[in-house]
Formats: sequence, C-alpha cells, structure tokens
Amino acid sequence: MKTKSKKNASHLLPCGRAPIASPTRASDRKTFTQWKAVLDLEIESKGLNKSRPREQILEIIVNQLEHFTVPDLVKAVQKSHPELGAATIYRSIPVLVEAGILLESLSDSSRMAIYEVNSGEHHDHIVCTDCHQIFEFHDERIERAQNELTKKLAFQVISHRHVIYARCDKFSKKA
Amino acid sequence: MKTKSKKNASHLLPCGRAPIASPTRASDRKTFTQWKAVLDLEIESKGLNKSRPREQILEIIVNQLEHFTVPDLVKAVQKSHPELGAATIYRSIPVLVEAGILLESLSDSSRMAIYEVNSGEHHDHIVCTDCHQIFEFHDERIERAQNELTKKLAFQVISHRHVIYARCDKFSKKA
DNA sequence: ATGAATGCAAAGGTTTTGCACCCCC
DNA sequence: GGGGGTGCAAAACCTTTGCATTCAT
Repeated sequence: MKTKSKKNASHLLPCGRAPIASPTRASDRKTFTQWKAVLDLEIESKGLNKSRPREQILEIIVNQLEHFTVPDLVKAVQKSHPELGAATIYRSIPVLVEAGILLESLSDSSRMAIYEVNSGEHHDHIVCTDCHQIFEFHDERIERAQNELTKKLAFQVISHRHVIYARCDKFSKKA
Repeated sequence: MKTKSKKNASHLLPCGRAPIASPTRASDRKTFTQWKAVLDLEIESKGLNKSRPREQILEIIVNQLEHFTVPDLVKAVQKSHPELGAATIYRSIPVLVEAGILLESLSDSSRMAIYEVNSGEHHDHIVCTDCHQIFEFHDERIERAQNELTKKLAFQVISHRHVIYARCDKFSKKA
C-alpha cells in the first residue's frame, strides 16, 4: 500500500529506506561554473578580490558535500588542498552565505551549524534519530498556517527553521 | 475578539509590545517542591544519589530562570553558591533533562543550547531578531499538518523544533 | 600602490574529562 | 565500604583574531 516508494531502489539510505523525493531535483542544481559566476558577482559587487582558495572551496562544496559542518568542510578541502588554512575556510563561509550560495540550514546534535547549497526552493528537515540521515520536506499547509499565525500576532517573519526528529520505521524494524 | 491580549499592559516587553498569551499559565507551573519530588524520583529510579548541589541548581532554575544557556545558569548559580563548580552544573543538565524537568528548547544565534523548565504543554518559539525576546506559540493546524505529513512519509516522530525568526513590528517602528 | 586575502599561531569561549577527595546509602 | 558526586585544573574542541606576507586590481 505505502510501498510504492520503490522507484529508486538504487540509492537506498543507510537505514534501508528509499529517499524521500526532495523538493529539488538533481537536474535543477546549479553547476560549479554557475555558482562560480554567482560568487564572482558577489565579489565584484562588494569590492572584494577573486582568489584561488575561495574557488577551490566552492568546488569542493558543490561537487562533494550535501549537508556539512565547517569542520567537515575543512577536512574535505584540506584533503585535496592541504595548503589551505582552516581560517581561510572559516572566513569563506560568510562570503558564500552572503552570496546566497550556502544556507545555514540546521544544527547537529552538538549544535554545530550545518550548511547546504541553496537549492532555491525553501524546505525544512527531518532528521532520523537512528541513522542520522537528513531528509527534506516542504509542506504548503504548514507554511500557510505559519504565515497566518505570524500575521495575526503582528510579527514580520524573517525566516524559520522547522526540524522534525524522527525515526525511519524501516530502520527501527531492522535494529 | 482576538484583541484581548491587552489584559496585562503591566508587563510590556522590551520592544514595547504586550506579551503573547503563553500556552502555559503561571498558575500551572510546578513549584520547587514539586520539581524536587520529580528529581528525587528520577534519582531513585536510576540508582543515583541525592545531593545538595543538584538541589541548589534546581532551585535557581525554577525560581529565577526563563530561557537560559548553561553559562547563564553557571553565573546565576555561582552568584548564590560560589562554591559550586561549573563542571557540576554542566553535569546536572542531562540529569534534569532526563527527569523531564528541563527541555532543550532552541539555540541562540551563537548556537548555544537554550533550556527552559518543562511547562508540560508543547509549544514552539518565535525569536525577535530586533529585541531578542523569545515568544511561545502553539498552533494546532501546524501540529496536525506535521503529524499527517510524517505519517504519510512513514516516520515515527520523536520531537520537533519549530523556530520562527521575526521582528515585532512595534519595535521596528520605534527604532 | 593599495587594499584584500592568506597562513600560521595564539587567543577565546564553551564543554568535557581526569583525578583526588567527599558524601550518600 | 562502595559507588556516586564534587571541585579543580587541564584538556578538547570549535571558532575568531592578530600579524606578517602575498596576491589581485
């Protein structure tokens, strides 16, 4: 009955379940070259300088990383480019966020920020408490109810973060 | 008829607006003595020992603190009890959380955990990006939509955290 | 030439841990 | 007496910062 999520049996998650359809398709994702153009625009508009390290960091992010913490990024970058200092990588984060390339999307259990490449479509997250996989969801009813609520309370919404901690039932059955 | 939030003009917020009616009334809050009983039960059931420091920490929390970080708590506790070590206070947090006395309710902008006394009624938070006040809300429509969503996706929900970052418009007008 | 970016090391801040001593049961 | 609990200091981490040097324009 609800077992029709079998379509991509090829990419099963650690917990054994099929991925939830993400609001953003892989085909909609920008390439490194496209993001590079976005970054260059930001750099130009702010009177900054282009640099090799920032380009290398961007490349690692868009080609290799899904949801990552800064220490994750430091490790991944230094694996390919051991000469890059951690401080440079830390300093690149706000630039990438300002450029709209990265979003700080949630916190891990130790409360470190988790970043992701901006997919262009707002979504929230479900974190599996068993396998630690991060799923994305977007629910219009929730968004609508939230907008009506904040309007009624006379708040001007800047952003929101809605994280559901849950367990994939398939994983619980395996365990 | 939803303008009845004028009742306590006496406690205006830093931003000048009246507080949103909180889902929990002050009168529903447990006293120190009641929480102490909860703590003792937890301590007994886990085979731990009662101790003066844990009692003193609990007392500070229930009598003085609303939403607080651990460093906040350390300062508040050591003001009254300078002999208590910070490590003891850090070590008391998981015990209080396990006992159901404290909830880790959200993170501040530097991503430190913010705790609050468990009110017994689930609520989520609106954080004003101007005055940094934390408001509470509870919206049945959002809860319902979320439950239906996770059911459809076959997740077993453990908990969730929904934080809306917004600005009180009254404050923006003043500023 | 000027200002920005980098790498390194040091400093800052929070949280955890090792350990000797103390207290509860 | 034995297993927790405490306090202190040190350690572990993540993140920021100061500074001399290099790079981009």
